[in-house]
Amino acid sequence: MLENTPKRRTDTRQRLLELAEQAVLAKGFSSTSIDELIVGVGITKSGFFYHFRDKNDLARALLERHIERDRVLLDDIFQRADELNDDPLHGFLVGLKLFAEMMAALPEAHPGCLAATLCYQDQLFDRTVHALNAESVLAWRRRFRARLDAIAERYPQHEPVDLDALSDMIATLVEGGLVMGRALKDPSILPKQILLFRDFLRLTFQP
Amino acid sequence: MLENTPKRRTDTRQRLLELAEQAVLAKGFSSTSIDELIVGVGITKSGFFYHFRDKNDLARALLERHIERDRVLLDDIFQRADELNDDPLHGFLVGLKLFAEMMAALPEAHPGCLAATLCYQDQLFDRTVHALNAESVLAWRRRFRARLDAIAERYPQHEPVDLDALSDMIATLVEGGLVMGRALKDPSILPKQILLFRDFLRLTFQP
DNA sequence: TGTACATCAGTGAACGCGCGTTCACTGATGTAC
DNA sequence: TGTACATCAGTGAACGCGCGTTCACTGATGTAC
Repeated sequence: MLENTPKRRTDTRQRLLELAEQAVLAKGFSSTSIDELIVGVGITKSGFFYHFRDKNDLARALLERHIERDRVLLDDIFQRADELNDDPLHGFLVGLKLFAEMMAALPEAHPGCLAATLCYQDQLFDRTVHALNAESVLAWRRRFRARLDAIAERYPQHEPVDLDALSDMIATLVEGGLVMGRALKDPSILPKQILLFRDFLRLTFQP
Repeated sequence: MLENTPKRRTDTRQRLLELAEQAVLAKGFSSTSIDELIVGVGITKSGFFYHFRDKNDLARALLERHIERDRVLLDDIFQRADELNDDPLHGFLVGLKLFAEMMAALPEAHPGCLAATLCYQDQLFDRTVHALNAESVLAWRRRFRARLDAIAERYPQHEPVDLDALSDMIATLVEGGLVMGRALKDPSILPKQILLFRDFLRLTFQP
């Protein structure tokens, strides 16, 4: 039995967050009203303010949840890839393949990146939200940079590459790919871009 | 003297669009109020509705202007690059370099892509806006695809590449790069990604 | 050149609805003794 | 086991402001004859 778990928890807060995420991805944060959320989960407006101090607090909670999910998901994928492979380059290539497959398998489930939406409405939020957003991008950079360092050690590249920029390319393609996929209503764009990045990596590090 | 130019045009409409674009990029469309726009240009609310039928009409006009500007800008850059070079690959590489330099030179002027913002609030707009958005992405794809075809004809690649996906990679990196640049408040990310794409292109087509 | 009319680029007042937020209160569940 | 109190997860009513939109009207400029 777990300790320090508060009692009498309902799942209302989680349902609010779930509904809010869908709405924010579809319409943006400011056109997502508290009213529609409470109707969706079946509580009153004051009930919402029991769970969140104000609307900015909802944004922060949404972003925290989003970041944590992303982290768990990426950890899982690349750890699985590592178990299949000893070599850092081959492990990363396998991981990217798994990543692309997962993106392709989620037809509607991952229609956008919450960080990007909030990013494009950043004047609405306070410092803590901006800081969270920046930190999450840096976490992606560190994650992939560590792998690229290990690869570069074993496979000296002929032409020197900016490894930070190369790390950022993954997040960049994901964010951009989601935008493109939305604009064209074609979810296959993002996985294709990931696989192109994979090709790029192979060309860069393999002789 | 031009014919068919309507008389007595003021620049009020243009100033509304300019102000609206800045506001939309900072806060999103729905938190950009008509009030703040009319205060900014110094007219009354009814004056706004003389220029635009409703708020959706403003979105459409914003997007049309944005797309046209992008088109002119890209035409200009890649035509200049072509004049300097006969070979399609070298011409494209030069164009990408110019493109990256231009992105780096605009420190604050190009803080985001309007298409991406609207994309992330798409439930607010009607069909015509969605169609415009999709068409603009396809225009980018066609533009670069034509160049890649010319390159592929002269430089047969060892491994076959999906040329549509490769064309889309530019728009993807631009959209993603703008998101990343915003999140980290670092405008150098986008030009670096463009230059990485340039390296990728060289590796792909040069033996 | 003068006059009648049309169009342009707005004004001013009013509309009703929805929004985020506050505040005093409540019934059910958990905890200490 | 019973009782007193605390906390949890909300309710219900009210608030005031800002929002997009409509409608009748207007003065300045352009055009036809």
